[in-house]
Amino acid sequence: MTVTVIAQKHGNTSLAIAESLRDAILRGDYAPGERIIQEQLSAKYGGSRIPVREALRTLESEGLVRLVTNTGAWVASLTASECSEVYQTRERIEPLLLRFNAPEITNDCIAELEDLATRMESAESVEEFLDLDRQFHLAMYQRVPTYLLGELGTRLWNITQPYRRAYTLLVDTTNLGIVHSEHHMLVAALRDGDLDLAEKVVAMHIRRTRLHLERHPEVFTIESEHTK
Amino acid sequence: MTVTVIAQKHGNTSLAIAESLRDAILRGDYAPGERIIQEQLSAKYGGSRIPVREALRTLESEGLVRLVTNTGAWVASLTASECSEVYQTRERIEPLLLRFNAPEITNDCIAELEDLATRMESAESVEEFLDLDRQFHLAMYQRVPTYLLGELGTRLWNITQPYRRAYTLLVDTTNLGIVHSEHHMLVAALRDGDLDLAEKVVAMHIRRTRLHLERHPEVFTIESEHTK
DNA sequence: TTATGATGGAGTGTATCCAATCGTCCTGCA
DNA sequence: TGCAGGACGATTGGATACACTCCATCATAA
Repeated sequence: MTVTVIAQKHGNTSLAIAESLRDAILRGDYAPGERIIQEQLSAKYGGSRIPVREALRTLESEGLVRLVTNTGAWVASLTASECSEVYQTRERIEPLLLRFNAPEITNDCIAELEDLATRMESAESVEEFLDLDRQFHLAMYQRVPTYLLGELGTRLWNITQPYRRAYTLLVDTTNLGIVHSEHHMLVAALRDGDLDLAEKVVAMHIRRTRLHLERHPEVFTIESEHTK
Repeated sequence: MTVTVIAQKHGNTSLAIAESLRDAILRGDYAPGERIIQEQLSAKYGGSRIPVREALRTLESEGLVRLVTNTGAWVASLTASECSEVYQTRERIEPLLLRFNAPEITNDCIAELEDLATRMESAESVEEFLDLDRQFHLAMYQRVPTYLLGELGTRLWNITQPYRRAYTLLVDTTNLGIVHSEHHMLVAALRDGDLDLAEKVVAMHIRRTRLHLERHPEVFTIESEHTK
């Protein structure tokens, strides 16, 4: 294992570890249900276990890690119904988030969204597709700094990332016709300045994805064997 | 200061501290913007700073505490517009939470809600009113264990607690006529099994409260002088 | 007076060490 | 063979000690 010294200044270590570990989980370096051992992480980052423990607390309350007292930490995993709940929550939250950001979604931004939607259509790998999809969302939702709504949207998005990946692998990136249509519909609604329609398209997009996921329970069996 | 030893078993300290501190903040023992000093807490609970720090991390991601690296921790405080954002989020979340819980809102539960709504009308102090109001919400929203929706609802509720208190003090508990009507309307909708209506009443209730709060910016000046 | 820089203390961040806990594995017994 | 109980090891939880950062204060000079 390579040692990746992360802390530059006194006082940033737990933050840096949290960020790095979050990225690793989102990248899929850790499978849902996989055990996390504090000492391994502290060795990896060249520090002590203290900042690791704080980072784990942070990620726990983001829903990416599950902590059990005196026992250990695991990468969070969702059942099908838990995932459905997260999607239903997103269905209510993201339209509002879009509404907050709407005033700052300029023509430049809309052009960028259009570009991303188009590039997604010709994505050559699942990872590329997922990356563009994430960029598309961020480009819409991070225009305006919010107190908690933006972060909440990101958290909900992150929690479901492994299953989004599994689902995309399942259906193949070239077979996402409706998804691409929805993206373009959304861009069109924004261009028309029809915010009500844009909200509805977002909700519809999330809702349809949820219903698809619910028809593929096999996506939720990707857990590691150490789930406990 | 009285020392309150909290930890019974090895491994529960940070959890217990988080709970105790959360309650204290919600009770109003700490004002928004008030500085929290790790050493004082660890002395109060008779432990070291380590579990205190983990508790603070937990409360930070619940939005009750703000941490600044190398500098310190403060009880979170909201501006008027941040509070408005939280209420707008609640307006979208709570109807969904109600929908999840609806199947378990039995006749017994409805009777309890009715009772709480009635007792609220004759509450003799702000604290009694706030307590009954909280019970009313919990009785509706904690019928069914959810993965994150219930906790999310509680978090949003908690974040706005100091301002709910300030507002209630402002208008006087006997002058909350519309609030009481809304509570009874909600109970009636639940009794009729009209879930769509119940959702709308909840949203309306939250929306109206938000608009009222927005007309009373003086509620948001209760911060401590050490806000920084 | 005001801006600038040095200094000290208060308080936070991290490493190290030890204690407590849990799960596993092994043994013994039915 | 199957199960109960105990010992061990791996790992987590917490206390102490020290390093570092920030900020308020004060002195100095323009």
